[in-house]
Amino acid sequence: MKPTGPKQRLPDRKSKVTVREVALVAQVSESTVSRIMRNSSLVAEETRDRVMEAARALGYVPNRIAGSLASLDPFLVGVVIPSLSNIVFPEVLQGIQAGLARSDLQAVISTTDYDMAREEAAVRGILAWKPAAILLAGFDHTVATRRMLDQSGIRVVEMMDIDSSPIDVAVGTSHRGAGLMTGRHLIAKGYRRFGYVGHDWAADRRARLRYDGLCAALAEAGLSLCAHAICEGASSVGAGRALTAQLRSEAPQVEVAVYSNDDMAVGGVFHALAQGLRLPDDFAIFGFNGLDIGRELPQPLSTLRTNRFLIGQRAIEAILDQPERPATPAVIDTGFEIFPGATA
Amino acid sequence: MKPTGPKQRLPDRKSKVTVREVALVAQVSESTVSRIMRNSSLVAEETRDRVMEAARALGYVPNRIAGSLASLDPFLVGVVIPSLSNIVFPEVLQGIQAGLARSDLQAVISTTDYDMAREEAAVRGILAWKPAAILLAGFDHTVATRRMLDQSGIRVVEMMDIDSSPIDVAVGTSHRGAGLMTGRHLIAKGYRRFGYVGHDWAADRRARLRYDGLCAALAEAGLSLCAHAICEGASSVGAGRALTAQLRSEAPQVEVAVYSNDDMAVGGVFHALAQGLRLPDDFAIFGFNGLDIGRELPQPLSTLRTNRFLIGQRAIEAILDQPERPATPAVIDTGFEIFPGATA
DNA sequence: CTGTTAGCGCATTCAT
DNA sequence: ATGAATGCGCTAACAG
Repeated sequence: MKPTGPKQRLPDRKSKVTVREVALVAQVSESTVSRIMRNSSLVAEETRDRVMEAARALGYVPNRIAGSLASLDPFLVGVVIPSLSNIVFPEVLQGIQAGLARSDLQAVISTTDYDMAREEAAVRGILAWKPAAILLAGFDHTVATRRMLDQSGIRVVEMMDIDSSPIDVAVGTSHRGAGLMTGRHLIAKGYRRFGYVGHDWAADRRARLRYDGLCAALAEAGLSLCAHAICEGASSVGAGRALTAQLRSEAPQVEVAVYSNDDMAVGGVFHALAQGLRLPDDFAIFGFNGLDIGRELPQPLSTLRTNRFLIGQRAIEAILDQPERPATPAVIDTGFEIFPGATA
Repeated sequence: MKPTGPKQRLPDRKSKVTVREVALVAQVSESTVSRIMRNSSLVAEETRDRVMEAARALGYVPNRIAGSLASLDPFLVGVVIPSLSNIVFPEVLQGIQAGLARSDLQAVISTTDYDMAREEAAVRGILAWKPAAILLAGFDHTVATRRMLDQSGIRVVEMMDIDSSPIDVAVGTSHRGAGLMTGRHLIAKGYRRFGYVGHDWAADRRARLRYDGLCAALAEAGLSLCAHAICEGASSVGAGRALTAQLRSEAPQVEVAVYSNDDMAVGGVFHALAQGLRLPDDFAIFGFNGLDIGRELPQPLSTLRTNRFLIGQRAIEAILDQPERPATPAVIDTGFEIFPGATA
């Protein structure tokens, strides 16, 4: 096969139809076609019909790459997130999609696996498409990343938490505040002997912030954590279950365990169910995030709810409302709330 | 503010630095800069250093939009999926990201909310970026979508199931086969009185395929379903829990319920736990998908595992291995396997 | 190994 | 209301 003669330029990948072809068929100039395709300015009803007809007949699809080059209008927004396995990020993406629905921007998505070097590569790659904006998770970036972002002049949204000062705008909730609130809430409920079940802080700085907030709340009351169970890897139901078993055996006096998130906490509930523990009397469990699954447990999980969808949506709204980067950084707090549940 | 004189063209959004500036500083021609930025062909070590230095100093970021226009090389692959709330789609995306890691293509993602009209709009929008390929979920498309896809000449991957004939290539598993296997497995285990707990078929055609397969397996054994509990909306743990309660009260004789997926089945397990039912003796539960959560339940969920990550990864591999659309459609089966678990 | 010449497909002045 | 020119930033022949 491959019978193409030696002189052939392109393997005629597909007989491309451009404004040119449409213009020829419709007997108008290219600019007229361009105007019509973009419904800009005034065009005679009649010629419009003629052009649209020709376009349809030829199966014309405007080449937005060329369009974008010519007009210098961006058409992408870059989204760089650590992973897709943690359900919260797909939820943020949903909010982003929702926010984008009214614009004609498209989201390009890259994942980093919590690796700042990969984040840097992703950002570099995305900046080359001259996006309207770039959305990242958190504040931990390499200096090179930060410099690129800064110099690009485009809008930069750092999502999820608002516990550091943003490059441009941060959208999320205070994770330290969430930890603090969790601690105060549980203390108010009468708990005194606290345990902590968590996952890798190196990768998940926000979990660390919540932990710090929790400790601060305990300190306010003259208390401190009396046991920790922490694993190396990412959070998961399985890890939460195993660590709960470990915590229970190492520190049976613990009344309530605060978990790094709902995944871990659901694991704790499963352990309790399997052991026949009565929640919250024998052992109490408090999570973080307010995942759907927690609400459907035989006993709804006590947790602190955040709104990830809203984070994505607000992030997009922020950049749509104000396409130029403002002089001073801003913070958009999407809040959180205690969900009492029945496990603590 | 806004002191810009009336004659100023662009609000100097950012003093753009192009190949031109780099070339001037490095004392070479633009093409040399271009070659170096793309590490194409041979360049003298010395000039390369000079150019790289200039590029770095100026903070040059190649404009790939222009690059793509000039070279006619695509830089995007479009991904159109129904939603991000069903965990299986983020998993597919993970596979896509993994597959894409070695190429320099970027994924643009659109969601349709299971609406074929929105799918059509998404496809139209994405085709305008001249992507290398477009990845969709399933085979249900409007005729217009199908026509655009066809005419585009680019590679089209229909993901998730392989129960219909693809436009170009399908990657996934046979959902009818999965249903059939589920039925045979349970019959072999001795179950005779089957119930079905499911969600909206209008939106989820694959759930319907599994149902059909299940019915076929029952028919082989001279059996048929003796009860259904089906809800209107999307699948969820909550719906599964509620429908299980309904099924149990309406048809207490049912020995085993087959669920439309693991979300629903986990809801069933939660109902059973809350009611103190012994699984599988009092009531047996069988899911679909093999989600992580099912494995961590006090008793691991009996289910049928598919590999969503693999679907995304194979989809990308397929289009990377063979960038031109082949003459005849192909099917890539990613398979499935029974996970016995302890609930059926 | 490097510079020159032409576009890629479209949007945008500026005329008319 | 429409057409003719010019260029977005870069890559791709083709020389040399």
